[in-house]
Amino acid sequence: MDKDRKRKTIYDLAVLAEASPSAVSSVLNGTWEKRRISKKLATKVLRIAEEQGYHLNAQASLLRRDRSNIVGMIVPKYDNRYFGEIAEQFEAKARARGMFPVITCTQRDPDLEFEAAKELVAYQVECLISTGATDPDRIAAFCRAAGVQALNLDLPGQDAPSVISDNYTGARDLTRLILDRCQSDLGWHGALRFVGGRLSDHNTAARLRGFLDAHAALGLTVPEAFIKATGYSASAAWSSLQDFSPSGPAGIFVNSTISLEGVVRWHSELGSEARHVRYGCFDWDPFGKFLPGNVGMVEQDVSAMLEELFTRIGTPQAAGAPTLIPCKLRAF
Amino acid sequence: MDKDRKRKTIYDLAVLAEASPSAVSSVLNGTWEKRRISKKLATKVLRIAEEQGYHLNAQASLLRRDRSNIVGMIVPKYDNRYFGEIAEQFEAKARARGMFPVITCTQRDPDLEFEAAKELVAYQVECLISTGATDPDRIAAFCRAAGVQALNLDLPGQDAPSVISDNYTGARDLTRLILDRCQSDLGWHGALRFVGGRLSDHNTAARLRGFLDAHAALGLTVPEAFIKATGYSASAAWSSLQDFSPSGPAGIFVNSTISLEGVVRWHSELGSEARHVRYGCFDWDPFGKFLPGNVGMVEQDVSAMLEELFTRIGTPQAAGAPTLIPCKLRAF
DNA sequence: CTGAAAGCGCTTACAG
DNA sequence: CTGAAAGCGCTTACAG
Repeated sequence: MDKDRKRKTIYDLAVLAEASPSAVSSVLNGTWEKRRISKKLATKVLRIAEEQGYHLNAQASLLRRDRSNIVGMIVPKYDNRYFGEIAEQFEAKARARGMFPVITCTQRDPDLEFEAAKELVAYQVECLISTGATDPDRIAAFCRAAGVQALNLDLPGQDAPSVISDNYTGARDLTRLILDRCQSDLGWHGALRFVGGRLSDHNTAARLRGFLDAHAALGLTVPEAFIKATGYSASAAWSSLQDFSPSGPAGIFVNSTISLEGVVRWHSELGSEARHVRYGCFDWDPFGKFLPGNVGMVEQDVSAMLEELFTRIGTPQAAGAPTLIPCKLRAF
Repeated sequence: MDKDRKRKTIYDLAVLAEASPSAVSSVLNGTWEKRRISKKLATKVLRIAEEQGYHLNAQASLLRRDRSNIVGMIVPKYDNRYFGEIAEQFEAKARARGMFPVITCTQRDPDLEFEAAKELVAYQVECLISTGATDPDRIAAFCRAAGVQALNLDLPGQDAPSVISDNYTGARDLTRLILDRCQSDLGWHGALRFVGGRLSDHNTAARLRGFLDAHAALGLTVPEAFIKATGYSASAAWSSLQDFSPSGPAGIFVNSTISLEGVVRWHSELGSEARHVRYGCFDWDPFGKFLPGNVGMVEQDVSAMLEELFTRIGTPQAAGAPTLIPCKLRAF
């Protein structure tokens, strides 16, 4: 059935409609009024196309047209609300602007990331957005050579304009919130632990600066051993706390909801000591509010980041300093 | 710069490499050994392609080839772990099989769903998978007319083969777990509330049957008013419980993690009565385990569902009865 | 070992 | 109001 039923083309429709392929094409792509084709013929062609199960061959159409209107995005994971929201809103905003969005998920794998970038460029994307890419500059260099616009979201690069959250301020405010709540809930004042992320990542580094500055502003010093940037895995976060059995009050700054899973597990295993622990998390999850001990979360402003990004699509610019978008602090 | 730097084609490379476009093409697409082109020429062409920032025009290539290798998937949302995992694993499994995955997210909007299906068919997908589509049969009919294979995931359709979770058994087992825990934790035995979903949805209907049968097996009858299938929104779930102030023990079956957000909010606002309430949720979220009162969740077996689905890609079959994949019950 | 040539299914300037 | 024709950038059977 797939075999004998060859796909219909405009030539097939032209024969059936007793018109030329040109006329059929222009009816189908909506330029028929401009070409002053009769309404009667247009209706007829549309009816026959429907009857025959005709559908455009986008490859042929795009090959002939000068613009593709395709915008590509590379995303590392769909395992948290942040990237899920980015993907959803990116698609919606692209469609609202008459563009065709294509998103691909690369599992934080640098090679897969680059392969995906090459594929998207082959599909003639007009712009390629790298979200949280491990090596945005490699992708940007490739895009430059291919004449495709490159943009970075969530992680800054040197070779393409970047839109990122204001990680420093968000982290500083969250740290202050946790410190305040340790004071008010526990009557305790002291340095927090920092759990999760990688110090080599720009975002983690910026958040750590905010974390340390918030402490410094209150005259607190954070011991080296309190910084546990053990990567992006729940079990690593959990493991990093195994040598920590708080005998008194304590507080934790959790970097990412992935790490939060590990911290919450650790917290749930503490027993009665758990009531002396407060924590907060950089990144948002709707269940976070109901986790015992969690005093607040930082929600990145996905909509604002994407709006900013879309203003740049189509208007090539130099890389420059990253554009910072403020985060929203959610206190519980 | 975008203007003067026209994209390189194989003709440009052929001139630079002093070879024919045919030779360049076959070097670039890896068939050069079969064509017994000299290694020397191959190396030269590859080097020049790299230097010139050449990249394939997938549109031209696909237009000429007989197969696209593209598999399309339509997904309603990325706002929970379930669809996020489906998207991630679908991409990974497709790549592992040498296919090119394209996923698009349609916000549970029937029109957007259909538009997206048409776009994917225009892009020459060889197979289109509808995940949790509101109207899978409309999409399947369109695909049939266009000669494209259609498959349904997560929601069954009449017009295309379907792979879905065994919602009935999963719900029955979860109901039994909640009833057991009400007995053991609260010393109480009675009918549970059912919150979330829509009775017109196949999945909700199947889950409700499992829910009712688990009650019946224990000689319990569920009052009509206990069934609150108020849709897929946290606030609707929350609202539906506003007339419910448990003065004694109570239990709730929560249908979907979206509804869980509303139930947990209601639960957190109960005050001391909350300790008399137990609930469980159909669908998995890693934070679920740490929510007070939550006794267990049902995790759908995404990997098994997709493996089953991939066995069907490329081998057209009649619709038939849906294939049921067992769920995993996670007791806390 | 390699090239000339046809053709995939469209779009659009051009010529009536 | 409409059609003939060129061409988008590839791939591949065919012919050396």
